[in-house]
Amino acid sequence: MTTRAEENYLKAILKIAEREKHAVTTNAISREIQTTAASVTDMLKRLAEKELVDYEKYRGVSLTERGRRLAIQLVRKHRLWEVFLVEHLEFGWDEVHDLAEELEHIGSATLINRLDDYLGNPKFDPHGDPIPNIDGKFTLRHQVPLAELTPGQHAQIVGVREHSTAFLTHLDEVGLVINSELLVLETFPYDHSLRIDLQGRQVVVSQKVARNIFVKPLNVDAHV
Amino acid sequence: MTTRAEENYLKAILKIAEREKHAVTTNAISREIQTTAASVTDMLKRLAEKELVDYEKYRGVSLTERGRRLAIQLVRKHRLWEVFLVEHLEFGWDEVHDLAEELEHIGSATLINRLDDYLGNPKFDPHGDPIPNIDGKFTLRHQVPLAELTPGQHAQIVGVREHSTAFLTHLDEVGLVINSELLVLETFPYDHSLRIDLQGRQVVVSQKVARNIFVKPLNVDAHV
DNA sequence: TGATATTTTTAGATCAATCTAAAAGAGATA
DNA sequence: TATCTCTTTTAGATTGATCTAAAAATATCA
Repeated sequence: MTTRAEENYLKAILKIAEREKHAVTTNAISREIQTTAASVTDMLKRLAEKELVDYEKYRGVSLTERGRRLAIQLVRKHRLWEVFLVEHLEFGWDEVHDLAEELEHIGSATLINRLDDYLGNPKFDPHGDPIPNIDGKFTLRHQVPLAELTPGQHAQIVGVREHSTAFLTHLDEVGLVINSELLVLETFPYDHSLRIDLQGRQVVVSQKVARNIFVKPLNVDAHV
Repeated sequence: MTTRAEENYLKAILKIAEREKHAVTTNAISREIQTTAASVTDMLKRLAEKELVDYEKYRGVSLTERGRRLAIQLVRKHRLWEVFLVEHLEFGWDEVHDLAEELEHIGSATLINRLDDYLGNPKFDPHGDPIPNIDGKFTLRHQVPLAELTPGQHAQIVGVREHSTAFLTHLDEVGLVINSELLVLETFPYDHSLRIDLQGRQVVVSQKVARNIFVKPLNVDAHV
């Protein structure tokens, strides 16, 4: 069995490993989990003991196959609960993270697989992040940052890079929500902002926001 | 904030207090929670410190108003999750206890109130136990043990006294499930068993089973 | 390369929750 | 009332998870 704390470390290690090429360092984990480096070292020893990570003093850490499977199952649980909270209990996409963080530790494979079926085996969570299936496989999808589009391109919003409440509520306010379609009208070289048509309304999007939104380009010509 | 362990003690104290008239003893709690008397004493001191219980050495313990409110909210959460698991995720009434035991510790008033609405504000859980409403009030209901009925009486099964998996799966096998209606045909003084008509089928029910099933007598004459 | 800065680990404490074994208190009864 | 039994509490240890402060290892760069 794994404890809640151990699970949180595994998830953190997976998250860091996904975004960085080099080995996962003690300090990176302490930043991610908001704890001291000393606590991380302690925990890494325990996780190595349980063969959930490969760890060598001063050399950083990586997940073992078992550790990786466990971490991915946690991600699966987290994202499925988020879908439930948003689709059935009417929570906003900006409100579900902390709750899912608690729910993900409930340990029953049956529960999560029934929940998956109940929700219709969704492939993406409310933020557009892929949900691993029962075997830990993620659905890949062609996506690019909104910031990379050029005038004339049509696209559909499919995800976000940032997950902070501040960012998500801002997107809600502006109407830049998952699944909405847009057309890039103009890009301003001066500050790299974009003017877009968002389902009939014209909106200006700053570079900061555009970099944190993922879109799927739509080939409009195909309809002609 | 209360920890998981503290919450489990509060629930145990409430449960014991409900079924016994005298003060809740250390030993009764240690039996209920499957722990040692020494651990219970320790925890009671901590709970008294937090003013969740009134505790005097060697004198037993009782919940304070705050402790009681907290314990009842836990019961509310537990039973609502059971409804969710049975009605939406297709779990059997004999399979949901342990899962609900974990889910009940997830602390968000909003979550549980949304869940309550989502489920249609049920008044009873899958075992027929009343679900406290948002203010902690239970819905009372006229119910008697099946063992107390006499020949000729019609009744509907509304609850169970025992919650063990063994008992519940036995009831499933025999068809003695919540909401089914029955008519007492005969009682056998020798072993206090009953012969009943259960929706067309004749079934003999032992005293042991009949004492652990709650029914609501139906006034059949009212239909004439 | 060697001094300095940064990262990581160790040493030693603390806290919650638990245990066993021993001591103390309460209740029952001869 | 004195004694025996059962219950409850205390004393002392252990485990997981965390901390701070100090020591050790590694990285940087003049």
